Amino acid sequence: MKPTTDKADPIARARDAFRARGMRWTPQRRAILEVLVGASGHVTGVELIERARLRDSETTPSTVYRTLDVLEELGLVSHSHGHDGREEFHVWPVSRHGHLACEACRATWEIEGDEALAITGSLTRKRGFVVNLSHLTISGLCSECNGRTGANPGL
Amino acid sequence: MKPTTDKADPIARARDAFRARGMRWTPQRRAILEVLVGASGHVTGVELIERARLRDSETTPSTVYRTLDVLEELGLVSHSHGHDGREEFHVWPVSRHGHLACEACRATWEIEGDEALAITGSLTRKRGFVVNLSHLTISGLCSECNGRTGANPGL
DNA sequence: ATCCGTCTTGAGACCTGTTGCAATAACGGC
DNA sequence: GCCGTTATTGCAACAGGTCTCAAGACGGAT
Ligand SMILES: [Mn+2]
Ligand SMILES: [Mn+2]
Ligand SMILES: [Zn+2]
Ligand SMILES: [Zn+2]
Repeated sequence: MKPTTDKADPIARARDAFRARGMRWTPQRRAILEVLVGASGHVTGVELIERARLRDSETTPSTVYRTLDVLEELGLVSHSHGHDGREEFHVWPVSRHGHLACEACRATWEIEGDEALAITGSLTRKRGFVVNLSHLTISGLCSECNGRTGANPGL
Repeated sequence: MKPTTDKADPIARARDAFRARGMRWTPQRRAILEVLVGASGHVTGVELIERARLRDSETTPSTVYRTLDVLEELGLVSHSHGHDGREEFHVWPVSRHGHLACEACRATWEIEGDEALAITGSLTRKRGFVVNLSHLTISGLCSECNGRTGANPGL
């Protein structure tokens, strides 16, 4: 029994992924990984910085954003953009979905399964374009807000 | 003959649209409108600021961005987001399309007509959600880059 | 245990917008 | 033409992120 090299430990697996690429395992990266393992749903960069500082009070923004970039390249997290353009992060591979966001009431929904396929499928078939579903945010007006707003010529 | 109230003049029509809403017609807004009338394709906010300053050297960023917001509400312009998240503006109603952007080679394509319908249609039918096509940017890998990259587990 | 090359960090400048607020100026009414 | 109301502007601070670069520290080799 070797608890410290437990293959199921996502932190240990991340550490190995870093090292296998010639990258280094630092306290800052460990803190961010710990935060991500304990996170769920959509989390903004600022929130991740705050939480990381609870583990390592020295953590700075540029380090967090850089680490998130690397983790995205490693396939461990993904990000999309909220209404104001702010980045929202997800931990892999919990859920792979797109986002639907109403510009009026600000409600959001997730796009998964068949619905996602309906959107990505035609692009893949006709253009060979592989959509990055996790990054996708489709904005517009939800059914409720659409009836409510007076004939919007745009959209 | 009244050239100054020519109904086909887009600047005059914009002025009337402002006034009809109780908004004011200012030199700054006029400068930005003139820039937009002379623009085509995708233009970033910074580019619009520079061009507006050629007409009215006093124009400041906040005024330009605020005017663009208003013009978007009036349905005269729309914006989407490039790779870095920067805003890119379009003049209405020249073209109403979505955007397809390859994350690897940075090439972009426009999504129009049937292709756009294939994407927006299912959301409208199943959810009553009206997609803001102009704001939509779908990212991923184009057919060329997809074959080239080594088995990316993400996306 | 120490060395060293190279990766990573932290600090601060920078970039694109956004926002609060006091000063300014459209514009409808007189 | 003046006035007063109120929309708009300009400024400066702010916010989320990115970038540069010198200083620091991983970690493989000895
Ligand atoms: Mn993004
Ligand atoms: Mn936007
Ligand atoms: Zn809504
Ligand atoms: Zn490409």
